[in-house]
Amino acid sequence: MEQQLREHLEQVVPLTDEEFALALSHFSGRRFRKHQFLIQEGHPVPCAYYVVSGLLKLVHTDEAGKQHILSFAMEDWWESDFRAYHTQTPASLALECLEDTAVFCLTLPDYHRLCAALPKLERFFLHKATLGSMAAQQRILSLLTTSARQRYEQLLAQHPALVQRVPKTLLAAYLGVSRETLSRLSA
Amino acid sequence: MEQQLREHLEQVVPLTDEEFALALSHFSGRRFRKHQFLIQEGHPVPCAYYVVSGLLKLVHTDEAGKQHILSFAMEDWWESDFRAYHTQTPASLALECLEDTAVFCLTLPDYHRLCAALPKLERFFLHKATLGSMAAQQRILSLLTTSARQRYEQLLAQHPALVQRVPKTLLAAYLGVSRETLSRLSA
DNA sequence: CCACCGGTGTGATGTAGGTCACCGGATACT
DNA sequence: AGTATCCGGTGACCTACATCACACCGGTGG
Repeated sequence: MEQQLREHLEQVVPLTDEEFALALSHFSGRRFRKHQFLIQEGHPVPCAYYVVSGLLKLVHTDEAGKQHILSFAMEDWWESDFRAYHTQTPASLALECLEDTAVFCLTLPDYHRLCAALPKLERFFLHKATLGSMAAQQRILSLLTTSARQRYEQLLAQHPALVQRVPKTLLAAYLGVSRETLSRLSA
Repeated sequence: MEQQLREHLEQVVPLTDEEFALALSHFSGRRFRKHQFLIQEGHPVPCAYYVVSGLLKLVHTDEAGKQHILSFAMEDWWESDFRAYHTQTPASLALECLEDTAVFCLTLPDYHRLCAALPKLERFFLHKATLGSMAAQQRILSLLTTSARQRYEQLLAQHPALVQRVPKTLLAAYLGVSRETLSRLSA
């Protein structure tokens, strides 16, 4: 699992053995089981998480109790309630396991220490943040321009595996439609 | 206008006079007038822009010819079609002046050179990218959870000045509703 | 074996918002 | 002045999707 993290980092910045050891020393590995929460709404957000294996949902629950899924975090994803993480305020989102999951945790102080100790990783995080913000913009555009059916078809095309792994109810909460409408789209 | 850029950078990372001079040498200042395009769909995207003054829209036009506004770029904003910029592919978005506008331009090679020459600025861009991606996530959430009316009221609360500066038609294209519905919301 | 529950389909009905068509006031161009 | 173009309001109608209600199936645990 260390190896996987190393390859992930090295897809962006090459690292010597010593550099990787230094980086690794800032992370801690943890395992969670289905239905466990890494982040709960209203609680502090200690870490950002790199997902080694498993699947999680990043979700907001509105006043009416309805769930809205911001993203599914799969293998090789970074996930957290980044607003709450960076500002050290209570979470407005929950991060919950949909499957048994292994992650590397990075606390905020460790994140800052790591960037200071190894500026290369600052480049890595800059790269990830840039990609993340481009993806988010794409999703905004897709919410602005396309119908529920089109978004579902896009999702099928881009993440066919996900559609298998996840109950339709959750896909609906991700796409921004009701369970029932999603069900009727297959026709 | 140099002073404004300097203050903007220094809100995140302090700079010596020499450092700022070095940074500044990578930018070029330009002025555009209302209705001019900094980026056109289908064209290459030479630069990222820091807006000194004025107002622009970042917009996508769909097959039906309808405009969807991803963001309004105001004073102190960074804007571009970042996907096209970073991947050096043709733009899928247009960036057009809504008012006479002054910007600093940063080409992609200059961006890389600047980060290499002055790692502090890497930290600056990381900071901006992080904020940008948090804001985008917030907007996704707002599109998933709230009605047109609520989004309009949020916009009124958060950017009252913008609502004055911009025709309602464009606000509608930003909020993801038709001009007509937005017009009826005031009631 | 049965009760329960998570996941899914489907009908009936309600509604937010889209679309089309038209109008009237304000600039702006010549 | 006169005309076009932008901007915004409003009525009539339509459609995509939400909501509510119910029914079915396949576990899983007492």
